[in-house]
Amino acid sequence: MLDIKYLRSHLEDAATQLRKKYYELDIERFKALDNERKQAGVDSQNLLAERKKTSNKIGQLIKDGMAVDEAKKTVAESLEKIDEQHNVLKEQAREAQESIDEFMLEIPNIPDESVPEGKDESANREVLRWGEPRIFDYDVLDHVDLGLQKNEMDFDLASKLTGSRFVVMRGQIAAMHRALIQFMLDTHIEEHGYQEIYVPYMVNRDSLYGTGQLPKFEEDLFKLEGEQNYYLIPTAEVPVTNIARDLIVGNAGRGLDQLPLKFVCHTPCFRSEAGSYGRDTRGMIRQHQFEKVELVHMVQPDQSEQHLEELVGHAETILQKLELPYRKVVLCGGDLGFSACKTYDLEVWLPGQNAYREISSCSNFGDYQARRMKARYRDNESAKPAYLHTLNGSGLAIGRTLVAVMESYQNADRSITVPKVLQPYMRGIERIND
RNA sequence: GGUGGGGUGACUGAGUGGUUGAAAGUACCGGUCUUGAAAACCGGCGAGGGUUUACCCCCUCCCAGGGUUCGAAUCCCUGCCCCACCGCCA
Repeated sequence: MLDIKYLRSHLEDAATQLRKKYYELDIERFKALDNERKQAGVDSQNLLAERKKTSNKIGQLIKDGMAVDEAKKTVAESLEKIDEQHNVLKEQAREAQESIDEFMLEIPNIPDESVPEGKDESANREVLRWGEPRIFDYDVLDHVDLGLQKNEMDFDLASKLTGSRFVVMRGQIAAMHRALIQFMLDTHIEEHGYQEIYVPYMVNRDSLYGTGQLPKFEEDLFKLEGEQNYYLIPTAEVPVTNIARDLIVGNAGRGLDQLPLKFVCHTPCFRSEAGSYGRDTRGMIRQHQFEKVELVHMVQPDQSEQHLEELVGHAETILQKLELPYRKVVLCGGDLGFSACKTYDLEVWLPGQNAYREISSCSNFGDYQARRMKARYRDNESAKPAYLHTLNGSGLAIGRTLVAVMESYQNADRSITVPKVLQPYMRGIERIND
């Protein structure tokens, strides 16, 4: 959520900046809603103040020795009148507040100055290319055909068990999939200083409002039946970031003593993929369920820019250790997510598609999520609570990493070499699909 | 599922109808002392919103939502969550 005070004083400016995201801020509507809220609020408050004074008078009179009934009588009439008016105004104020709250929740975050202009992914700016896509002197298979060699990757079976966009993996493919998770976790914990954390895979609505999935993107989520209104998490970002919801970080007893906080968390992710019919229907690229190792930072506002660079660097380390060629792009305004102010995507080279495909998305959210979820820290200078900044990124998406490894490390005999760094996680096996 | 006990400020924890946004301690901030630090002592210190250049002032908030009352952190109802014990399941 944006700062309403900022919006009031920089309306035009905000509207201009939001246009970069192809969001048209309704200035007139905002002004109208804000005025309404202000007027109704002030009126209702003034009446309340009057009421309080009147009511306290009774207490004073009783203390001074007047009989209770008599004291009541002295103000009964005026109280009744006040109540009558107040009931109306209170309702007005409540409605006005609600309207502007709803309005505010649907305004996306303002993009960072460094975000390039542009409507869609074609305008994303490449900032780095790492590694050389391997040249093959034979026909490459994509991961689906490679997985088929020993029936260790089975989409038809998954479709029988559940439906489309799921996979069943067995044997060495499943082992490599699991090895990737362990490898990434260990790297981030041991080399990048992350705290490992395990969280629920279902969350309530408050959490989804906090990180910005709700109210606008409900259709992307799997909702559970039942009284609780629980949803399957679309990413670990939701439970992990919401750890700080309604908190002033710095309290003792929850292990959240000081910033920055850096969490690494492996979870499955569940996405309905509504609106992606026909896209990536083949293979493991776009599934309803996939594993991800997620990195989450919570930092002081003045450090978030630097932390974004650090975070994306941690994700890159994984690709480099796996020796997978990738490129790094800055998303343009139009491609930027709802809550983000700046995002780097890492795109890994997939020989089976002859293209770079997204494998990690690392974003700085500024105080946008923090304001929505009231996640604060105590500022040393002012000793006042202030909104912290949140960041997160995939480090990495497991399914897509498996795809990249299989395709890039394939051999002419259809076997797949196990990357050096993964071998310790696979009992030293050097080759699968043999 | 059953029974009982709870949810108060960053934390611990008092407070059962009257000007209490809330004792005390801890933490934090400022100061005295000190070569420096610690300790000790003194002072300050909840959050959000409105108005204001600012100060002042006003409103809201003691889990949430209703209710009783002139007046509620305090009484009543409902819900959520936590703790303990029992049962059941894993």
